[in-house]
Amino acid sequence: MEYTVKQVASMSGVSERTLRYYDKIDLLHPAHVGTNGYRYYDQTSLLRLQQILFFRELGFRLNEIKAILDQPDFDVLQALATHRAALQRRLYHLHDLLRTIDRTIDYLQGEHSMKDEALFEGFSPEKQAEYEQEMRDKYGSETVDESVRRWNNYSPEERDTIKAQGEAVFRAMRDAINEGHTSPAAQTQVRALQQHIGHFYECTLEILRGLGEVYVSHPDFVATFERIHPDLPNFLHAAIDYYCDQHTE
Amino acid sequence: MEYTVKQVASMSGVSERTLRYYDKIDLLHPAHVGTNGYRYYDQTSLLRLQQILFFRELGFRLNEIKAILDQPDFDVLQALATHRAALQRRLYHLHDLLRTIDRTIDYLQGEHSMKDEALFEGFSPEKQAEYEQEMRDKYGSETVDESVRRWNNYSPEERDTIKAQGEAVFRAMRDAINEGHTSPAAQTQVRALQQHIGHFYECTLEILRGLGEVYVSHPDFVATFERIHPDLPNFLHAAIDYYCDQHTE
DNA sequence: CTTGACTTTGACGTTACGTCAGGGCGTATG
DNA sequence: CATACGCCCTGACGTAACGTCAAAGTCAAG
Repeated sequence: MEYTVKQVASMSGVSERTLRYYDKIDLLHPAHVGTNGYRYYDQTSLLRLQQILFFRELGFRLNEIKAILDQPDFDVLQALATHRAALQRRLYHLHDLLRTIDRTIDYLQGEHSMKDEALFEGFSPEKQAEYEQEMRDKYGSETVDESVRRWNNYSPEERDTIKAQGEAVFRAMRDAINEGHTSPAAQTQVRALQQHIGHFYECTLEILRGLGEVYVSHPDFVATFERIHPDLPNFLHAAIDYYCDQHTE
Repeated sequence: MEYTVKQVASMSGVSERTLRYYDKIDLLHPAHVGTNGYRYYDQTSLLRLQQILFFRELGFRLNEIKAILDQPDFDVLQALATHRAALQRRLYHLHDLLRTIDRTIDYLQGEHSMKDEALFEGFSPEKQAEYEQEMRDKYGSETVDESVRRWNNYSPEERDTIKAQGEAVFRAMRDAINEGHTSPAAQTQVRALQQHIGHFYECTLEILRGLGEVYVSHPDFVATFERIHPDLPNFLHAAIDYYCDQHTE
């Protein structure tokens, strides 16, 4: 099946001008061009267009997108998985914005005070990373020592039990993933996680929240959890955040 | 408390250049300017900046934002509520994108076929409106006649019962709103809604889905449901969509 | 064979900034 | 007191990703 510019435009939602522009900058060529000069697109070009739109949605520039798509070892399936994770992150990011709205409304109605900085929570992505860095500095190194100390205090049998418990938690988490991060199943597992961590160091809500941040920012954690399930890092982050919110207010 | 450009920039995530630009185009003036020419922002200007960022996030152009914010009867609280609803819509929109990714992955792995058009579900907002229009044309006028005919066939007592049933459904929906649109409570109510509508005309899944679209696009419905709860239109849409997905595959 | 919808290629305009250059302000330090 | 250093200012030009015409060729239907 072949499509003209107009058809592709109406199908994908981009303008005809955009398609011609993408052709000109060598980002997306039609499958072939007729002797009359008309552009004809096939399914392969449509899939490429879909990729372009995903990257664009995620804020990439067109030349970056071109560079990525033109890599000889570019893997569509892997790219889609990455898009999925990124969009998932944006989803939680949207939740932050919604919370910021609610808190601003409450604040304007005089129900509580609010730091000026909190007016912008959920907007900037760079600030996000900054915040995560802070968290790691704050709760990372201090607690590592403590955790090693505690771990060494357990007997080998206890250690096995604890390890099994930890694995059970993350398996249960994975199973709860499509019930939503606010689901009772997920929340129960967050509590279990907090108890589990208690074996290593005192896990306050504040620390727990910090851990949630680390789980999506620290590559090691991300890699580990993604092997269990591609969305697990984001899911854990969201579930923990929600849990902490519930138990704070 | 007063802030300089740099402070506001780091706080809000926008660049210093952007702040100066917003000043120049009269979108956001600092609270006052020192004799040295320095810009100083206070909380009022921060709140205005927050508004600007919300509108910008939603795709408004700066001159449009200026026009809106400069309306003498502009109501911050109402605006925040509107932002909330719009962001909620975007949230469901993101879910569409995630679904499109999953379906594309499955398709590429040869697990099922896929219409070319389905590659782009969730991308364009204009197409969304187009689709909704189509839906209304398709299921709107045809079924209106039918519905009137059926309604007239009921006795006054029956009509009261049916009306009460309808109200009960939407009240229950409102109560289920924070349990998520996939929650059993919400899904039960979608089924109840389908049965309720059955009093007027045969409510197939296809029609039900069409109704879900109408609930967020037709101003009358939106207004009615928003009076019950500001998020109800979007919530209904999402819950119905999810319900139909579950019962289709 | 004409009409009207569709296509093409330029060329210029626009939005929302980024990125310098060139120069003042402010305060901590030698 | 000078000077260094970071922050502030104002132009001015550059850029990305198109939008918006204009002028002209193409194609299917009536």
